[in-house]
Amino acid sequence: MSLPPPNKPVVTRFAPSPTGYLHIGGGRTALFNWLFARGRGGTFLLRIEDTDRERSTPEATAAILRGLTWLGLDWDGEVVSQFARKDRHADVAREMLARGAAYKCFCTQDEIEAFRVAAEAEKRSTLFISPWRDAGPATHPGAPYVIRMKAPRTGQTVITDAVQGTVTFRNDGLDDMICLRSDGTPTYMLAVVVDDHDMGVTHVIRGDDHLNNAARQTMIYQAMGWAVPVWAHIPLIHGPDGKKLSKRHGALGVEEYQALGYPAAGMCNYLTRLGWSHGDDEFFNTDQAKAWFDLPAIGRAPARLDFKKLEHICGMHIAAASDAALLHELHGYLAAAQRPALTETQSDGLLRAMYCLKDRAKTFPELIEKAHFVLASRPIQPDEASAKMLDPASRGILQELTPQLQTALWTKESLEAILNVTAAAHGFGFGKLAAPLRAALAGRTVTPSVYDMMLVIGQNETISRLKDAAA
RNA sequence: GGUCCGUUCGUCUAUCGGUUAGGACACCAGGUUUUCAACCUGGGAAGAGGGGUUCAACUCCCCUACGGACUGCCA
Repeated sequence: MSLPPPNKPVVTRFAPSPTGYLHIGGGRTALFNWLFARGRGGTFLLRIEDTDRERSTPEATAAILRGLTWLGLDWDGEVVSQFARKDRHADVAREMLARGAAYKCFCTQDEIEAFRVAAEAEKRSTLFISPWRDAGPATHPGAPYVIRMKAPRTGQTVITDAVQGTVTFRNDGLDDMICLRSDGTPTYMLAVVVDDHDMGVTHVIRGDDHLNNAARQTMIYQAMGWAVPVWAHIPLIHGPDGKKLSKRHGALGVEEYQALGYPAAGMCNYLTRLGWSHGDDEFFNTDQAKAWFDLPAIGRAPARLDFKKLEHICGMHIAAASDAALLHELHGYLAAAQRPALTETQSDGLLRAMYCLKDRAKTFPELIEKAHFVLASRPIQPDEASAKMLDPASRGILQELTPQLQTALWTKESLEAILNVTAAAHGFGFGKLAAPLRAALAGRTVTPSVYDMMLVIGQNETISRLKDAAA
């Protein structure tokens, strides 16, 4: 059922409303749509649902685009503005009127509200049935009206969902939804259907908060004689406590995750695997995800965000990425986190050190912390913990080491030999020697191995730093 | 209230009637070690509850409990 008809290419879309940042759940929805389309040589479209003029802002649209771009989700063609298509929506509403599939309702919002309050007080169904449903045109007053769908009152509407299976709704539980507001603008319910149809969308993959809407939207498709797309309602993401994701859970916007220093590939991997599975595969790249992704393998229960696992996956992606790609993404992270940009010298150093940095960091802040030895310049300012390693005795040893290093062959083997001999000469293990060395070289206690640091910064710089620390 | 959806280790999940219910993250213990990370070995840890159907149920059906969504001239 998730398979499109033969010869019909897949068309998916992501249709956020521009009222804020790109929510992490929205990012995942976009990712699923993108994966499904891209994995099948299909088309992935982007539509901004900006019909709510009060809440829609261009800033929000820009933020959504940035979030998608960061995740690497590229869309085909121009971004569609739903608002710009309002005339088309109104045309369809009138077409429904002409077909007898809709009717004009002259009830005011106050009247409807009064009905609802009364119904609730009497514990009756709050389902509003307009008295204008079967009224003839002759009785119509010259007053503002909305156009309501004339939904079937009997029988049932069945939707076939690629994730949820077959879901049946009794028609008498569905009201006559408003399609066109009294000001002539379309409601969401009408606009999505018209746009999805006009854009040729074959698969609607969206949050399962829309599952109920699918039934009513199906009615519009049927009223217009249009082919109903394949539905795929995916469960929403929850916070670690199982509750709906909200501010108190921390980062909500996709861009916040970038600012936190998670690599995009790791983010995509984690988000894809959250609520979807392909056997025991946990770690995969985008190409694999595109090849493997399919609708039936999406879980039906909401999944909780697990930052520990996100970090683990991200660590593996950092380790697997190329040095150049990592440096490039690091620049993006620094900008997103509003941290100072790297100088050219720092970038060069980082690139040379990347080999010993990338397999020991799970996030970019962590990587930068460990890269301090190559980012900082002399004199190295030791932090509190590493300053403790530079007691007088240790400084003496560093001093004694300097002449040996001056004549040393600058390879790991040779350095290893020198340091081991020195440590042994003082009657202690290499670890005892590494601590002050690390402090002198990096001014930090968390760094790559001392050999890697010496190799990366070179002989002259190493000796200078040791002298600085010994002084 | 009504309609609809969901429920396997702490978490993400595998299983699609027959398995000692598997993997990953996390956790615990041990090992390795030059800090952090990584790595190696081992360990504890699950089918919400109750009824059916069946030779056999985590898997199919029903009920209950719990969680969630929707119930706007928001999207």
